[in-house]
Amino acid sequence: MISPESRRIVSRRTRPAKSPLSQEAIVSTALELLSREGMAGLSLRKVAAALDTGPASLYVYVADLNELHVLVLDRVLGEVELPPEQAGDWRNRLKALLRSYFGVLLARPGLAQVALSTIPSGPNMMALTEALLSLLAEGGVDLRRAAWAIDLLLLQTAAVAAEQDNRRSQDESELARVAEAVHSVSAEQHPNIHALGDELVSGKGDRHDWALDVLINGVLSTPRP
Amino acid sequence: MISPESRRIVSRRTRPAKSPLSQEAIVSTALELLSREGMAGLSLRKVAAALDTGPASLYVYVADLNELHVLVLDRVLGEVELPPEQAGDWRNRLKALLRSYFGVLLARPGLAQVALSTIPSGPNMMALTEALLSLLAEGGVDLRRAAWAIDLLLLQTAAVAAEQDNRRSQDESELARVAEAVHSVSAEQHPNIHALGDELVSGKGDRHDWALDVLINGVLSTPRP
DNA sequence: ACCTGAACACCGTTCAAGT
DNA sequence: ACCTGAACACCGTTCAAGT
Repeated sequence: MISPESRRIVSRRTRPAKSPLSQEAIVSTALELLSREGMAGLSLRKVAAALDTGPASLYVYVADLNELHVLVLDRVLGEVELPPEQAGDWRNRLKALLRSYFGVLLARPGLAQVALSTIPSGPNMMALTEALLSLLAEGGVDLRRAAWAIDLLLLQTAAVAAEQDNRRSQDESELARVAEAVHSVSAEQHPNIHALGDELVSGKGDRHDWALDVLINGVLSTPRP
Repeated sequence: MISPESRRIVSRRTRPAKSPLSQEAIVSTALELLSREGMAGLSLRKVAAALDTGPASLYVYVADLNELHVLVLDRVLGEVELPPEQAGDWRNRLKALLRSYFGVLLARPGLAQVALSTIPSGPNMMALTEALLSLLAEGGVDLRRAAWAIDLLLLQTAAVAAEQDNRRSQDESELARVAEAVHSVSAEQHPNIHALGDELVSGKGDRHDWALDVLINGVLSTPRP
């Protein structure tokens, strides 16, 4: 009988560079590809190729592409920084937490889209959820309202991240098309759009902070029906 | 020289069922496929097949898949109902307008995702934008703040629609996985999640109205920095 | 100018066959 | 139990050749 140790040594000698397949290795490789190539790199075939195997081999560890998305997302959510209690009042800590979530989603191209199209349930998402709930509770929001509020806050943050990521990856001609459409409306047809002009298309970068204040103020002043 | 009329008659006789290719015909066909098959039906190859031609033929009228998305989205936005002035105060009309937008996005599976990943600039989007701006102006929101607010309102509405569409198209096992994750946390680890339980995963359907009030209240009480 | 067939470079997923 | 090659049923896009 061959012990596990000797088996490992033999396999190391014959194929020194190839680590054994595992869900963890698959997720790590997928994350590397996502960081380098964006959403386009996050394919089962590319992950398999990077691990020097065929795509069929991955199905032992991962049910389908959607499960890979869920796993990659939760892995990355481990990078979200939960603010310490000394970091200010609950509102500032809440905003810091959501800004960290925002930054993590924007750090990899395409990740925000993944966050919008999957329903994560991993341990890191649970930790983030719990932290948000307890910050809102500290702010005097009752728990049932907080449950609805964190959905709103997480969804809005992911959506803004996805929008900015789109803008980043789209060529300039797309943005020029929008700007042209806005400028070509007449004052009679659409007076408000005409009056705003560039204000409607430019400077989308620094609105997230304002958006967070809008949401927090709104949550504080709007009880559940 | 052959007049357009005689040319049309000849072409009718030889190929009675096949309408001539045009951007309009392509968008209509794409919309039919989207309604029937969802996002999976919205492919250039399927549109071409439905029009009885090869995929290469479409590139005369449409630059790429993204442009088709933009065109389909703006076509559908024509169905959004702009509320008449008699329909109540500005707040109720604003909510009615966004609910109409919400309903249009949800009427076709996958359309909300399209709305989140494209930057529309067609005439129907302009009309919707103008209507939102003028309703907010009526509510006393200054125009510069309104410009930021409508981004927030449109993005949130599309994101909630996309989330509900996801939920609808995903199999129940996905939702069961989330519910299981929530129920399996201990009271010591995550007391707030534990206390909420099902409240966190169920009844996501009727929150959009509350979300709209949160956003409107937030916008009213949060000036631009 | 418009249309087409064929090709290129990809996808996710399944399945029978191997170890 | 795990891995694999090969196949199936798709994609978007390009290009040379036709009309």
